[in-house]
Amino acid sequence: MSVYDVFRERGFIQQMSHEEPLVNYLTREKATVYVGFDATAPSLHVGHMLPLMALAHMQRHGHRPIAVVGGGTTMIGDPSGKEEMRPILTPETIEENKRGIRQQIGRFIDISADDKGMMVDNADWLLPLNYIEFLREVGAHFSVNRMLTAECFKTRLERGLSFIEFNYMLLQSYDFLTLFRRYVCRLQMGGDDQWSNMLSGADLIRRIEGGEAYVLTFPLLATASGKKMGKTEAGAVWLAADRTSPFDFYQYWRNVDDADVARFLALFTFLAMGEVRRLGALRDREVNEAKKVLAFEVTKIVHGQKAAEEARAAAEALFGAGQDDSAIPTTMVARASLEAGIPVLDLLVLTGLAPSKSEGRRLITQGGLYFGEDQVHDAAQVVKTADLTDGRLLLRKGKKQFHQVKMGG
RNA sequence: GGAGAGGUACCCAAGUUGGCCAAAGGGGGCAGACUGUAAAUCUGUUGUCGGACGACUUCGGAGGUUCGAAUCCUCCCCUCUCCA
Repeated sequence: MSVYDVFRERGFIQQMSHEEPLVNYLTREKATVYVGFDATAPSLHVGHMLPLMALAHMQRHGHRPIAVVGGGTTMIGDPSGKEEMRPILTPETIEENKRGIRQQIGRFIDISADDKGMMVDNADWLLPLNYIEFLREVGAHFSVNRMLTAECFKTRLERGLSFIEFNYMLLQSYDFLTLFRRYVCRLQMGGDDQWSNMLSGADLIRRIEGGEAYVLTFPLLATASGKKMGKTEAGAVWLAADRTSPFDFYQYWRNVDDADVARFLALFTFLAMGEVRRLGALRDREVNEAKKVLAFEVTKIVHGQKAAEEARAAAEALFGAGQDDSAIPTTMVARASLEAGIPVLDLLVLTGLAPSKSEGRRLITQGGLYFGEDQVHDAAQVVKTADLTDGRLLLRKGKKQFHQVKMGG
């Protein structure tokens, strides 16, 4: 079975160029494939997992994945699908972001040897570019007329597009060209919103090098309820443990819409399709089993076996019959301040369960805060040592947000 | 460069005969009910600080008029549309 079949079967493909030769490339040759990741934040989030999984599948099938960190392109900012221009990031910020991202990509693909997989930074070739030379070599091949008709600029042409962003497409195309030249990389993959950017790269390779290059896009995932994948109430679901704890990460997947379970199992786990289909067929109360598997498997990929087990144990402890709840997000509070007493409202803000005291007060007024099983009624309550059991206090906000406070030093 | 329109809270969007505006409505969020740690639905809530009828900061920015301004005036910044 080739990666292509795997992609087909698991739902990775939205559209592709040059179907025939591309399928051949993936079935008969050792392919070199790349996906770009912009360094707009210090961590990747759930929305990046689809391309990461795709790269991992590639590698498992003997192809060579290249993860391109967009140290250069991020200096420009991709306008695709955006309503407005993003703030231009400083080089320092980008540098910092790259560090976190590199490490996360490493969890999905093995880059220990160049013929297995690689991670490169397009800053290496984009930053030294000379403007005039670039215009002559690359710019000459781009028709503004055609660019203007590209889907990815559409919303921006209505609302405003600056020249800097308009150039993004050229840079991304140049990336593809460079990777083709350096590593004979013939395939670029990416989200479907990248279609025109990617396609123009393949075109560029053909025009300048006379080489053949292909493009494959992934579906843009929205949850069954139409929300953008990976965005929740609280913001993005990050892959970095210090931004989204493994427990919360696990919970995110544990709580996906019923209608998404089957699809997500196929896309975000490596479980055999037979198992995926079996789990995906579960209905009603039984889908919970499938969700548990989904949550565990995905957490395992991102945070490792141990963290996944802890998160699962914590979830069992809170919602089921389990005991081990050590993985619940925890805040340590000094013994001295507990002995003096801490107002609940301060505690809520401290633990991040409420962004402000006002919201904390509202929460309590509406009966949404619990200490263990006991509803908190008084917003003026002061938490003291006596409220802790075995040196800890379990806070619950609403039905399923937990946070424990432990007494320390 | 010229003409016009516009910048309101997380987002969209009302509000411009000055006070009744912490600012309608919708979305989103949060909580409650119902449930399966799901979805849908219904209810409440949604600037900050204080226990509360209170105080403070907010309507692009800086000044000004006024007892009082999101609402009037001046200058500035930004966006969009048309023209050059």
